[in-house]
Amino acid sequence: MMGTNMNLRQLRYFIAVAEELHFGRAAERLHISQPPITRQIQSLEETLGAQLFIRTPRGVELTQAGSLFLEEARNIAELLEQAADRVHRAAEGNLGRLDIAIFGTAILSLIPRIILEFKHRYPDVKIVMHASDKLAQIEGLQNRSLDLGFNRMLVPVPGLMIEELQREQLYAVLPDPGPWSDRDSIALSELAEQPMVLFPASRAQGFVEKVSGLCHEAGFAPNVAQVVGDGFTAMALVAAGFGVCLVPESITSVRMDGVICLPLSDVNEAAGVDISCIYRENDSSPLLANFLQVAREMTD
Amino acid sequence: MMGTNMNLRQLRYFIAVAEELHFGRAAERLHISQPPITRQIQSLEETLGAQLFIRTPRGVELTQAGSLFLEEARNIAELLEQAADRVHRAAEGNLGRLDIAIFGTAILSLIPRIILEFKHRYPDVKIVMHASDKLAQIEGLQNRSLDLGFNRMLVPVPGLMIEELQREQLYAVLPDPGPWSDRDSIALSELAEQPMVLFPASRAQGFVEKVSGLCHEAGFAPNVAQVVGDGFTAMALVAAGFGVCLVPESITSVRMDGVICLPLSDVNEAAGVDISCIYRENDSSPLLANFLQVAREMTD
DNA sequence: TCGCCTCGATGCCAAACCGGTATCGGGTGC
DNA sequence: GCACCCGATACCGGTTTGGCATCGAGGCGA
Repeated sequence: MMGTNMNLRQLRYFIAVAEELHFGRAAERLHISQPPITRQIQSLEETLGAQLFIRTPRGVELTQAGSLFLEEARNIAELLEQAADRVHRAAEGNLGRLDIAIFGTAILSLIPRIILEFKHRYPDVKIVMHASDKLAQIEGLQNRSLDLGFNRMLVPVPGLMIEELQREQLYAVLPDPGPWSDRDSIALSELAEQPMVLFPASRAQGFVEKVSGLCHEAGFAPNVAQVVGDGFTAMALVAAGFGVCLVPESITSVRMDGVICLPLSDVNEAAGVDISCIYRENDSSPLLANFLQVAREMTD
Repeated sequence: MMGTNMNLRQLRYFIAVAEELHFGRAAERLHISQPPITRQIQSLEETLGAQLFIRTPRGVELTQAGSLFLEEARNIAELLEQAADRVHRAAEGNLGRLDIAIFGTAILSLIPRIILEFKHRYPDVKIVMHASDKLAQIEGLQNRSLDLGFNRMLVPVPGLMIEELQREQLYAVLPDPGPWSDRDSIALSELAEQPMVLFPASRAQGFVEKVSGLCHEAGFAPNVAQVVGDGFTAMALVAAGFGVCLVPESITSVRMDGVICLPLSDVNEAAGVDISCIYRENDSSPLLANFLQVAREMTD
C-alpha cells in the first residue's frame, strides 16, 4: 500500500503533468527525473480512487476526473500561495486589524497625525477607532477588544504598559475682554479667587486632580464653578462668564470668541500634562510594534 | 535547514494545534506523539516567515497571523476534501457531463426512458442533448464534442463502436379511408404500384436505402413520390394523399388522422430496423460505461 | 521558598519516503 | 522486424518523519 494521504508534492506534480500532458516534459519542468513523477501520480490516483490520466503511446491525456481535479488543484495551489503571502505580511505587521481607543475630545493634531502616517505606511492594516474613557480603555485592553489606547495621566496597571509620547504645557483660558486681555502670560496664583471650570467628568483619576494639585502647590484651593465633560465645553463656559479654566496646549489651537489663552508663568516644566499610549505589556503583535514605532518617530 | 516548502501534513497539524491550543492534545487527536508536532509547526512557521503561536506555560495561543492562517488553512483543507470527493465521484461516473446526440425525430419511448432512468440513478451527471444527423454524430464523436449518439442503421466506422439496443418491425402507413382500411396486415408486394414517401433526407446511407432494398427483395422498384426529413412529415404526406410509406414500429404509437398503420406480413424478422448507439471504441469514461449499462438493462 | 507538575523543545534512533540510475515492456512508425 | 519513444518498475542511497527519552522553563501549592 502506497500513500493513502494526499500530499502537496503530488498536487504540484499532477499540475505539471496535466499541463504538459507528458511525464518526461513535466519531470524536466520540475527539475527531477521521470520515475518519481510516475510514482507520485500513481499514489495520487490511488488516494483519490480515480484514474486521472489515460496513458497513450505519445504521452497522456486527462480523464474527465483528471480534468476536474486539475481545476481544483490549480485553485488550491493558488489559495495556498495567497495564504502564505498573507500570513507572511500579517506577521510583519503589514496586514491585519488594530483597535485603537482615543478619549472623548481627541487630541487635536498629534494622534490624527500618527494614525494618518501609519495608514500611509501600512495601507492594508485596518484601523478601528473607538472613543473610550480611561476605564473603558483599560477594560478593553484587558479583554483584548482593544490593542492600544491614547490618554493622559494614566496610572500604572499590572499587565499594561504606559508610554509617554509628548508633554504639553498648560494654558489658562480666560474671558475676553477681561482683566488679562493685554497680558502675554499669567501666574496660576493670580487665579486664586477665580471660579474654575474643570474637566473631564470621569470615573478615573485624571486632569481634574492634576489641576487641583497645581492650585494647591500655588497656595490656594480651587473654587470649582463646574465640572464638565471635555475641554471644548469648558472653554465655552469660560466664554459664557462662568470663570476660568486650565487646558493642555494642544486645545489652544482652537480659537474661540470670548476667550484668550495665556501660558502659565509660574509652573515648572514637569507641571505639564502628558499624551501617552497604553497597551498590553506582553502583546507581541507586530502591528502594535509597528504602530508604536511610527508614534515614537512622530514625537521625537 | 528544515523545510522551505509547505506540506499538507503541516497544515493538518497546524489546524489540530490551533483548535486544541495545546500540542499534547493535538498530538493525541492526530494519534501521534508530541515531538513531531513541535517540529512540523516550527518548520511551518519558518516556511511562512511568521510566528503562528505564542507559547505559554499552559499551552499556546494564536497570533494574529496564526488566526488568519487558521481560516485559510481550514478553507483549503475543506476544498481539498471536497475536491477529492468530487474527483472520486467523477471517476465512478456519478459526476460529470455527457453529451448525447439523438436524431431529428427522437425515438418516441425508448431513448427518453433510458435518459430518464439514467438521470434518476446519477442525478449529478449533466446530460446535454444534441439533435444531430448521422454524419454530425460521427463527426462529433470523433472530435470529442459528443460522447454518445443514438441512430439507426449505422455503418461501421473505424474507432467507433456501434451497439444495437433494439430491433423494430416495419409498418406500412396507408391513407384512411382507403383500399386497406379494414385490413390487419399488408404484404409489401401489395404496395408495388403505390407512390412512396421516403425519409430521412440525409447525406448518409440509412433508412431510405433500407426501404428501397426491401422493395427490391419484394420484387419491385419503389415509386418514389417524395423524400422528406422525418417520419412525421412522411405520415402527414400520406394523409394528404401523396402515397404510402414505411416506418419503424415506434412511430406508430402516434395516432394521426387520415392514416392507418399496418404491420408488414411478408418481410422476415431480420428486415426490422435497429435502434443503436454509437460511441468511441476506446472511451474509458465511467459516465459512458454507466450510461451504456443503463441502456442495456432497459432493453433486455 | 522549594519541590512538583505541566508543557513545549531537543537529541537520538529506526522506519518510511523520495529521488536518481538503470532497465523493462508495450506501442508506433520506418 | 527493428529502432525509437514513453511510461512503469527495480533497486539503492540520502532525507524526512515519528517515537522514546529527556531537558528546561514557568506556574502552583505546601
